[in-house]
Amino acid sequence: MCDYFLQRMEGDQAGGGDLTDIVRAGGAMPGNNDGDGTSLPSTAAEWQLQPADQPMLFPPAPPSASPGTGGDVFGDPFAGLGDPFSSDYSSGGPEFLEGMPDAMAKIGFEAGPGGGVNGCVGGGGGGGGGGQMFDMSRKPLLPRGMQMMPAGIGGGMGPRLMQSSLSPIPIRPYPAMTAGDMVKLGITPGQAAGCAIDAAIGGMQMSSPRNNNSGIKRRKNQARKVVCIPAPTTAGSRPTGEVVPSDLWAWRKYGQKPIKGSPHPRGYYRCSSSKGCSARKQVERSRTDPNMLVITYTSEHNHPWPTQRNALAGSTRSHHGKNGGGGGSGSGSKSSHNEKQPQNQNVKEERKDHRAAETTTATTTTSTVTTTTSTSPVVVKEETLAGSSSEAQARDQRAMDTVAGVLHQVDHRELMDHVFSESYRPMIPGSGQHHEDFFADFADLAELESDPMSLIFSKEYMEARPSGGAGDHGGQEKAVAKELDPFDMLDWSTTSSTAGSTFEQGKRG
DNA sequence: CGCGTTTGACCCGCGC
DNA sequence: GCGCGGGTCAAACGCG
Repeated sequence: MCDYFLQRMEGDQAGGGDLTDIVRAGGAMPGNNDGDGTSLPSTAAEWQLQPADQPMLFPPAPPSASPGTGGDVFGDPFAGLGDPFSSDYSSGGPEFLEGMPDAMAKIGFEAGPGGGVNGCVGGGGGGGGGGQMFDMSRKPLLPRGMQMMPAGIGGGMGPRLMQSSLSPIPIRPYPAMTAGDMVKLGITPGQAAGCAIDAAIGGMQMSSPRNNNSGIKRRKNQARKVVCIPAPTTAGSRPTGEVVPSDLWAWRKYGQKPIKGSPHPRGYYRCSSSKGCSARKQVERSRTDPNMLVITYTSEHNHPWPTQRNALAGSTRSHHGKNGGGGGSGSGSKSSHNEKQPQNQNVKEERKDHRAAETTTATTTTSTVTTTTSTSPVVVKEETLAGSSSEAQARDQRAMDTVAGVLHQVDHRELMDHVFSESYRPMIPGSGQHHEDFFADFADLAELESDPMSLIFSKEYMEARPSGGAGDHGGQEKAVAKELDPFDMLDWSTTSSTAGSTFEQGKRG
C-alpha cells in the first residue's frame, strides 16, 4: 500500500492550494477488528482511553454505523449543517477563530505558523495559506466538540491528539495515521491528506444520466457530496470483504465497474425509495486504505424519506437475515440489501426526513464538512463541480486515498447537538417541527417496543462491541447517546453475497 | 410477485 | 477521429 501510495503521491502536491475543507467526522464505533486485526475502541470512553500517543490505523466501520443520510438531498446527515462555510475566513488564524462559531471555537484549533490553522491538513505546505484541510475561505461551522486533526496531517500529523479545550465532552482521539505513517505514505507535512478529498471531488467524474436521454449533463455542474467513512469490515462485510455502508435511504445497485488504478471496484447505487428519484451514490474503497470507503452522493432525492412501503420493498431479505440480527447490520451472508432498513426504522426515518428533506444541498462552491460521530469517522465533502478536467481527474483517486488520513472526530453528542441545533436545522417550509420536537420523537421512538433501536443493536453489533468496553462512561450514557444519535441508526449491513465476486472480478467495462 | 444484485453491452465525455 | 475510461442500461437470475 505504501508503495502504491507513494507512487500516487509522487509528483503530486496534493493539489497545492486547492485543497479544501475537510473535516473529519468520526467517533467511536462499535469495536471490531479490521482486516488487520486491529482492535479498535468502540465507545467514547474507549476512545478516550486510547493512548493519545498510540496511533491507530483507521478504525474499521462499525457494523451499524454509517455516514448517515438524514440531512440532505444526498442523504447526508451533515446536510443539516447547511452551508457552514459561507462566510469568509480565508485569513484563518485568530481572525478565523474569532469569527468561528461556538462550535468551531471549541474545536481547539491551533493557530499554525503563518496564521493558518494548524491541525488542518496543510495542503499548501503547512500552515498559512495554501491548501488546508479546512477551506478557510468559508466559515466552518463545525459541530461542537469537533476537533481538528491535531498537529494536522499537513502540519505535523502527529499522534498527539487535540482535545477540545472547551467542550466538556471528551473528544475521542482519532486513530489517525501518525506522522511516521504519513511519511511512509509519502505525504509530507505540507501535503494535506485532506487535500485528497478536494482533489477527489474536483476530479471525480460525475455519475449522471446519459445525455441522450435524460438530458442531464454528465460530469459537470453537478452537485455531489463525498463522504469518507471507515468501511465496515467485520460484521458488516461480505465474505469477500466488500462492505457497503447503508444510510437511511434505500439504494439499489445498478452497476459496478472496476476503476482503473484501483484494486477495488466502484459500485453504483440509485435511490430506490422512490421512482424517478435521481439520487445516486457511488461507493468504493480507498485505494490506500481498504478500511475506508469513499461514498459519493450525486443528484438529489426528489422525495421525502423513504416511505415505509417503498423502503421496505425488498428489504425483508436483508433484515430478516439468517443471522437474525434483525437489524440490518449485514446480517445474512446473502443480505443483498445492505441499504435497507427495517420497517420500524423507516418510521423513524420518515420523521427524520421531515427535517432532512428540506436541506438545501448543492453548493456553488466547495465545502467540506468533516465531522466525527461517536461511531464513525466521516468525511463529508459537498460541492458543485464547476467543471471537470483531466487534472482534476488525476487528483481524484489521490484524494480518496488520502481522505482517510484527514478525518477528524467529534463527539457525536455534540455533533448531533449542532446538527439539530437551530443553526443547522434545515428550513422546513410547512413544517413546524423543531429540533426539540425532533428529539422528542426520537425519544418516543426509542421507547417503542419494536423500535429501530432494537434493530440497530443487532446481535452482530453487540457482539462486535468489546466486552470490556472501557465503559467508563457507563452503559447508560452510551445508551442515551445512541438514542440520540441518528448515525448509530444507520445500517452497515453488507450487500448481497452474490457480490462476493465483486472485488475479485473487476473486469468489466 | 416484486425487489434486489449481477454483469455484459452500450453510450458518452474526454484526451490525444 | 480514435481509443480509453467511466457511467448506465437492461436481461437474467436469486431471494423471500
